[in-house]
Amino acid sequence: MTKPVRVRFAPSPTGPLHIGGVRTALFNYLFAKKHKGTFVLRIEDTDQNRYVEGAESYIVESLNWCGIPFDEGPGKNETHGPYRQSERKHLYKQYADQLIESGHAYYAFDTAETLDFHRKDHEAKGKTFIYNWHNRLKLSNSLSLSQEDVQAKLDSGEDYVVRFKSPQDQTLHLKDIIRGDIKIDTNILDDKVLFKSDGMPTYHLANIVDDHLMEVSHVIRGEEWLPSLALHYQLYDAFGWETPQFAHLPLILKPTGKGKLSKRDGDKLGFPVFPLAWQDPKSHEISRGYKQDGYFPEAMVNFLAFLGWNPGTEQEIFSLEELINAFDLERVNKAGARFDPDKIKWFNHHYMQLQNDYDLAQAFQKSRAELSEIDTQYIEMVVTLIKERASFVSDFWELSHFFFVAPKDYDPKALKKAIKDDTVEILNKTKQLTENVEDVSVENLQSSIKGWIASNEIGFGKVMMPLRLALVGALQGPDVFDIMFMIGKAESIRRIDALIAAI
RNA sequence: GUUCCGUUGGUCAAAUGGUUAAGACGCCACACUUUCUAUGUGGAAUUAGGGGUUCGAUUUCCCUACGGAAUACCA
Repeated sequence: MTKPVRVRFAPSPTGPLHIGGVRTALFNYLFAKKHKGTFVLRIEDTDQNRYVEGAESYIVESLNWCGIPFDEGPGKNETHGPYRQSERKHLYKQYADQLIESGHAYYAFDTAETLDFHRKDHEAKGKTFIYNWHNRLKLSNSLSLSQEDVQAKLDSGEDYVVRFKSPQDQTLHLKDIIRGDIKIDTNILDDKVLFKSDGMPTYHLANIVDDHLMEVSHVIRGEEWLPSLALHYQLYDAFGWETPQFAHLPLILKPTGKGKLSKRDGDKLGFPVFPLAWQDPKSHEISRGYKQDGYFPEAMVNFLAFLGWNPGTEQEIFSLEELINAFDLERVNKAGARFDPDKIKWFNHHYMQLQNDYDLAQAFQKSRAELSEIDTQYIEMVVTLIKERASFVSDFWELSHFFFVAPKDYDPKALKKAIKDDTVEILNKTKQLTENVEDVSVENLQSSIKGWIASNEIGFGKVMMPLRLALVGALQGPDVFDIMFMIGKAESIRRIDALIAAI
């Protein structure tokens, strides 16, 4: 571990970055920062058919919003670039050739139809078709054909792929930081395509070449890559390159049921699975995003960090800085983690309390047309009073509308609970007491009304509940005197009158 | 089907040969208070099943079950 730490996040731009991808990026980022290393972004766009317009900039914007920007990547500190595999296309052919020369790979001419036929045929017999040592000599490739035939095919421009020649009867010892040692029998491995007939490398080749050229020290990626690890190890060996260290992260699972988290789960249970909202360029379908749904990036990062990792202490609230300090790949779990929408909401509630009230007030004001004419300072004071109950800015209106608009009707249950025979009498007295307050402040309103209650030995609830009902329209909200002070004496009296009239 | 990875309360999870098996979310109850979706206190709830090793197993080993991933000229 004397080499500088360099890690990469290597998404393929086939759509918006999903929450699992964000978690992978986050762990890469934390590991890089912890070891004063470099976090590289590489775009794996070797499949031209699946390229989606705008996906790359979406990925960049998402990382930035989360506060985990890359150090090196497209358009940024390009010391090991280019960072799009499509722009590195010219690099890969020579490495494929190198493997053919060294006998680690070979040309294969089988058509997609032929292979498809074999697969279907095997499947029908309950077997699996594997292109490797046990049948490669029966197929069309440079191991089964004569040298002349091969050359003729190549010269005539026939389509070919380059396949890795997987060895027979070997046991591979793989190492994973999270999972420990893994043993693999090479006989079950297939001769994976390294180089496609369209002139592009497959993921496997491009990945190894780029990780080597970009001097990646640690490959931290999702568990779905674990089955490819054997191939990747062999590729490093074949090239004679030093193998980086690997860590395969557990998957993020659906909140209920089985399987990997998917967009559909979010739609069904009402939470986003993408950091930012995304509109599909073709279908124009819009997917909601954490940002637009009112989540704070700190909350999302904190939550995501705890999906598959924990510090082993009781601390759960972590700033990014603290996460960097505490993070350790050795403490990453092996088992997949279920996504819990309630928990991320709880984190958001926590981070809400840490936000600046004026900023929140501005966001609140922008979100409601009713507030456009109201002084932002007033809104800020309201926010201060109600935010402890809120998880999202979108909760604010429900919690605070009575600071801006008089109640139009009264909650029937609350009416039943608060209104007694003597309520009108008490409300009239409360109104009078309010009128009598000269210098309107929370303290003066309070001492006036509470003093009267105390000296007359009336039940608190008998006075306070109707008063609250008059002001709010329901039995909710912050301190009654805070509300009275905020809306003012005149408005308070108007609302008391309105309730008296309604009884 | 095959290969690999995994399995501690409903969920996230700590502990790794010896503890009453932490803590958090959620749930329930109670308290506080003028109300509450807040806060506080408390409660219910876990080692997948079977076998082996051991004085002792959540921890090690084996089997079974279950779950996941991979099995493409996709990444």
